[in-house]
Amino acid sequence: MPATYREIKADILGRITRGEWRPGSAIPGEAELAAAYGSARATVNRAMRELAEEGILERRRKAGTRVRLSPLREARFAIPPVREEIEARGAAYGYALIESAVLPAPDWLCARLGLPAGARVRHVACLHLADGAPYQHEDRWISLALLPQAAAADFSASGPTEWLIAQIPFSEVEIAIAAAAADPALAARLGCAPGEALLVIERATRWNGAAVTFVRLAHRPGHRMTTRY
Amino acid sequence: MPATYREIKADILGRITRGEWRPGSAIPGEAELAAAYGSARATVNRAMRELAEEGILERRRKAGTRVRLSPLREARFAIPPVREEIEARGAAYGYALIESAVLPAPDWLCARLGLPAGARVRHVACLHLADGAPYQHEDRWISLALLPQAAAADFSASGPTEWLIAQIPFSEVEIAIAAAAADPALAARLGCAPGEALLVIERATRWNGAAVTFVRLAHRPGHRMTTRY
DNA sequence: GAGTGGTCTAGACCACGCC
DNA sequence: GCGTGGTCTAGACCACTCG
Repeated sequence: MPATYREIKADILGRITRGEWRPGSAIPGEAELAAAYGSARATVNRAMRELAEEGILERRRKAGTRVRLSPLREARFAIPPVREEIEARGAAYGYALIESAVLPAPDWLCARLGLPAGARVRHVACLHLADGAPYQHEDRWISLALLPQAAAADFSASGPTEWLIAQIPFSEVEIAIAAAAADPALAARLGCAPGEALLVIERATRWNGAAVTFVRLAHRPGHRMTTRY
Repeated sequence: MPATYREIKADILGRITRGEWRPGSAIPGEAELAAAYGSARATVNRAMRELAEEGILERRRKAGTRVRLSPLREARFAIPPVREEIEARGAAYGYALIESAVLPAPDWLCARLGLPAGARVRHVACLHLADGAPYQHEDRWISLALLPQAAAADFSASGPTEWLIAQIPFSEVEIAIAAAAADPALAARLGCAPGEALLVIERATRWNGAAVTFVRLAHRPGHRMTTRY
């Protein structure tokens, strides 16, 4: 009887699925299960810990472990670079720069990122294409206070995202997903009708608490983000 | 020097943030780091394993550990029961049943869930309210093949979600997020203008491979899903 | 106060994959 | 082949929290 932590995980999950251990009820403690599986407590611990991270179990010291009542589970969406996303669909990636300028940050951006009024930013609007058709519109704002070299960066051949990855090693990110109607300018760029519903992802990136960049990614109509669990 | 796995994690992250260990480059092996931190290899292993799960590091046997080039990171969105979501915003939860019927599954539903043509389903349309105002519209379909008791369930006082949680202990879920324009009927229910862009979440739930339920959740205009990492 | 999970250690064996 | 990560063990101490 090998009893790896994966097997123990699967077994626990099986008992829950089969209804042997019902939502809300307590399940045996680590020590007891370790004895039952004939394994070390650390092994059972890893199995149960991962199930708790996945939202299946709920653990509290002294109180023990129970099956979660409402599966407080979370959906995980991979947010790969657009290029990879497009190529993963078997389409050819294309890129087109639309607008590029250095200017004072608009008020809404200052509010969103906590920038001082009048802070200078690099603004870039560009389009990511799949087999030549518009796939995603990128509206990018980069703080020149933190990344002065962004003023001179050349975004005519490739997008700001790839450039940014090379500049900032690691960062804190805040993501929002919403639906928005296409305004006339955006509709023209994406090749859709004005007012069409678009899936929009906004991402604010900070580095050591200071705002680095903000991006608004608008997808072509009908775009879906999917995941399983 | 305690050197817990959290401290080691933070230290490794710090070295990456500070640029000491650059994206794409290899970092020392577990044994070497364990010696440097004065801790056991298992402790360093946990720190590095979690960083790899979070998409910061990339690990391969024999090849060693490197800092990921493009942070292949994923956004995690909590999908709590609507009631909790509304109450977490400090609003009073309200519920209203709109439609309820037992009928043969429409073609699109059969295709989506892999149901046989003409399979009977329970359909429920209802509204979740925050402080009396429409917050989310729920369009729910339940397979009577798997849950015959759904035909008689009473959804006049509380929604199908809570009822379902008690019926299905654990399940596989497929989630999709998209933007859609409000059709006239939906607009009337949500109290918005027809054609407005809505954030829509669709969830198909299976149990041992068989389709149990499908739900389409349409949020009031302006709704955002947010997360950090 | 006492029980349960959270974590660490020291040692070991193994499997995967570069070379 | 052989080095690196992946995992398991047996034992220990600790911290949180429930009763």
